[in-house]
Amino acid sequence: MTGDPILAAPLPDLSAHAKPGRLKQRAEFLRAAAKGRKAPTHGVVLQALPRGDALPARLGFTVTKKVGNAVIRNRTRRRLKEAARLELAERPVIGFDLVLIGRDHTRGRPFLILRDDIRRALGKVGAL
RNA sequence: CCAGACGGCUGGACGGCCGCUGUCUCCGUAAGGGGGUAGAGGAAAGUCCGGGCUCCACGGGAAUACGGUGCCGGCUAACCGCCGGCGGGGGCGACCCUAGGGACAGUGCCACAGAAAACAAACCGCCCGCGCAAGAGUUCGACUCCCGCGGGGAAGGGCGAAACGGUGCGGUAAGAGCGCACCGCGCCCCUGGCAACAGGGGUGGCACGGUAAACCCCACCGGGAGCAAGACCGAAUAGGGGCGGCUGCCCUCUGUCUUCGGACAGGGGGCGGGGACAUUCCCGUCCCGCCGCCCGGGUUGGUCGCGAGAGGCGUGCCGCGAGGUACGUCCCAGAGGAAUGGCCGUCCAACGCCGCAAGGCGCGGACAGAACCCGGCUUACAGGCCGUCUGGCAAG
Repeated sequence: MTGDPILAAPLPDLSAHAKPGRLKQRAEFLRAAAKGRKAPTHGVVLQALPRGDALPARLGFTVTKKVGNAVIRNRTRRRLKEAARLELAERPVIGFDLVLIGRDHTRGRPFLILRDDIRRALGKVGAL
């Protein structure tokens, strides 16, 4: 990751093809947890930090060891990734850092309902 | 067919849609897009051993300390691993278990119980001698019992995880390896075996308790830290400090001297000079006293390390086996808040319920996710399959 995305792409692409980026550094996760808005649902907890720019949202995923062993955490995170990917492809979010936190129920939640959880959480924090 | 022992394999299948990471390729000036291909395990786990690799340390040898290993032989790069034997224990058997060197080098410990726990000793009991007031028996005898004293002895009882060999016969007052036979033990010899050890013979006379996952002794082995190892790039000709050397020409200012031409010292500017903008040349822009050597400090990011290997598969040969070897063939995950997936459908098994059954309904895949790489060990694991062998039952 070289340079700030704000400087790298001065003209924001507002089309629906813009893919969400990823959060990769620990500091970014901590900032979202400390300053972002929180929206818990049954299947997922969302932390959203407005960046104040017009770039596609950046996504991060957190599943703690409390949820289970490595296999269970992997499956939980992958379902969240896929649900968020499909959801944001239909309704792109602009100018937010989003952290999705997996819970015990994430794994057994019916997929369409999990997507609905994410949509409602995005609505709660005003990202839609 | 039933019960069991051992070894090995497997541990969902197929299809559709949408994605992810690596790589190859095509289109495109580029941004980007299309297509192909590969993509978790037997334990990837625990991080318990052994190595490769990397950095650090290091003249050679010996001794000591510390840590590890511990029947014998072999395999291996190596091992606390594996294979084949041996001894001991268990099982009718197939087979299983076993840290299994040394207790005449020394020290320590052996709880409770018990008289006594290691060098001898004696609680009850046994035997002999002497005494015998009282008591009992009496064949009226200091005859016996009881009791007291002295002695013999270690067979019996009792304690214990363990008591100075075991069983039997002889022997004796009672006894004792006191004598004998067998067993056990020690020593010597012979035979077989590379060896651990086994078998046999002789001999000694019971002397040698146990404990070394107690200290210890003996033999052998062992530098330290780890991929967050380590290397490079970049920010960075920036910025801080030290040492040494060089500083040409022109203009100008100040000071001193002056033979009035100027000279010397210090400061400023310009040119020359050096450098950055990928590279060479030209132009342009920008930066800077110059050059060389040296010292100290920090964070984040990127690239490498990073997968052709003690490699997989097949066949032949050698070996009882672990394994070795030759030939052929294949290229087989490389992430980095971390890809290897998400959803749907059909099916095959399990599990639960209903049913005599055929079947129906529900639930829905065991343990578990690579992080530098190998060889092991240990632990977890629904179920399924294959092979060899043992003991029964039945039939032939």
